[in-house]
Amino acid sequence: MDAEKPLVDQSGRALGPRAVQTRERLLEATAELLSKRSVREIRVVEIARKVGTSPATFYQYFKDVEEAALRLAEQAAEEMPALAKLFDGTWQGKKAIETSRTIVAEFIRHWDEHRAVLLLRNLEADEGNRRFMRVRRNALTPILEQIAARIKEGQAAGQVTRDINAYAAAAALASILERLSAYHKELEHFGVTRDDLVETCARILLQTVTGKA
Amino acid sequence: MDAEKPLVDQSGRALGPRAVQTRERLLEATAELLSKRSVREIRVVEIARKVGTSPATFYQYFKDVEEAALRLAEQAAEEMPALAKLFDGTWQGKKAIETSRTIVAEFIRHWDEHRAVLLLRNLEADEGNRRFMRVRRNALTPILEQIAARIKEGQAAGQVTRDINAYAAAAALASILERLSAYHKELEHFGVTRDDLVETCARILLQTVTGKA
DNA sequence: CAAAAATCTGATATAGCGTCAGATTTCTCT
DNA sequence: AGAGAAATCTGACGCTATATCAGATTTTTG
Repeated sequence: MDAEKPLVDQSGRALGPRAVQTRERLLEATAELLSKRSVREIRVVEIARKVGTSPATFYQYFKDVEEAALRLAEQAAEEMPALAKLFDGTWQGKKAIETSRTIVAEFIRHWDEHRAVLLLRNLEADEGNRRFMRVRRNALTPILEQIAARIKEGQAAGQVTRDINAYAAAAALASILERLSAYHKELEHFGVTRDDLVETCARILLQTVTGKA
Repeated sequence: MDAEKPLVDQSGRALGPRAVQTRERLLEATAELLSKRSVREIRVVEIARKVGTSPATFYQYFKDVEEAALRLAEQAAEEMPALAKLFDGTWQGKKAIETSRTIVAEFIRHWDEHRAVLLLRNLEADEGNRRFMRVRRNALTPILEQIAARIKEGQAAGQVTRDINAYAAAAALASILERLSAYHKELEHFGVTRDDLVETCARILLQTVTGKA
């Protein structure tokens, strides 16, 4: 399924086992720092120190911190196809809300796990950075396709109005999913718990996708 | 209505007219650069050069580029109360969809105008930067309150399910609104026009707020 | 185990940040 | 108008982090 992509250093040479491991540890350290502070505040020296190596080593594998972040975003994206599969569950009758809930909960879990990297990915993508746009598109396309497919089914069955565009609605729903984990702390100001959030989102998803109240 | 807040420089002294003008030009230059490249890539020297002054002058008025961005976010937030007022339009009968459409269109316009600054504001807020969190909360609260109020009306009238939490739903809808302009270019890949987007969002907003299909 | 390949790092030039003392401009008062 | 005061601006500089490269160190190979 996935061909072994050969990792290379900055000069294009393939990496041996030791190098692969060093690179991986640099990525882990970067992820950890990214979840603590903003990219701008991350010093390459610090990443290196965390791994017990020198800045020069970092530059052997990555052009800059941004490139390391890009690789992390690619790793996170690998979880998406599994997540998209959840849409294959039933959308008929009482079980439909459970399908919807599972998807929402899984999506939030994915975000909680990769929060810092995904936020950065989206910022860069929104700012027009092509490489991050590509990663985001690759990550979201399976989800968008699935939502859009369900909406089209709903429209074909006459349950969902044809005034909405399936892809636009899919993007809107994906936006909700993407932004929820980021908001959930602020929402506590309004007395909204995480469960409220999951349930509410699940209802909006279900309603928009199937037309059911 | 709004008391004149006295502007001050880094050492706390009030600004005279010349200084106010210089500060304003520095802010404009910052906004312009922010819309061209990422914060990380903005050099203070460059902002200064654009205004025909020196870096030291910039530091007279702002602690760093982030602070200038914060001030820009505060300026953008001043548009929100007017936007929130749009929710006072009718939500009864056929006109309801027009109210919804107007809100969505205005929100997107606001984002198109302040895109770079708002994206940065959200990234910083998501990363836990208190000052940006405050600005975002101040900006969004009027909108959230309005949406939540409509939903509660819908629930009281028995049109909207009580399984959803009004504030969570409001936040979800605000997320859609906030993220749409950022997406609209990528959505063209899927053949979604801006009008599709406005219409689809307006429908989701209407449906969630009033329970109407 | 010596030579070759792979990997790592000390040293460094380069560049932007942020500060401050003092220069320049504008204002005030007679 | 013009001297002194206040406001505003800037040149110069010390500091920190980036990013590179030649060469040192470690691992692999035959």
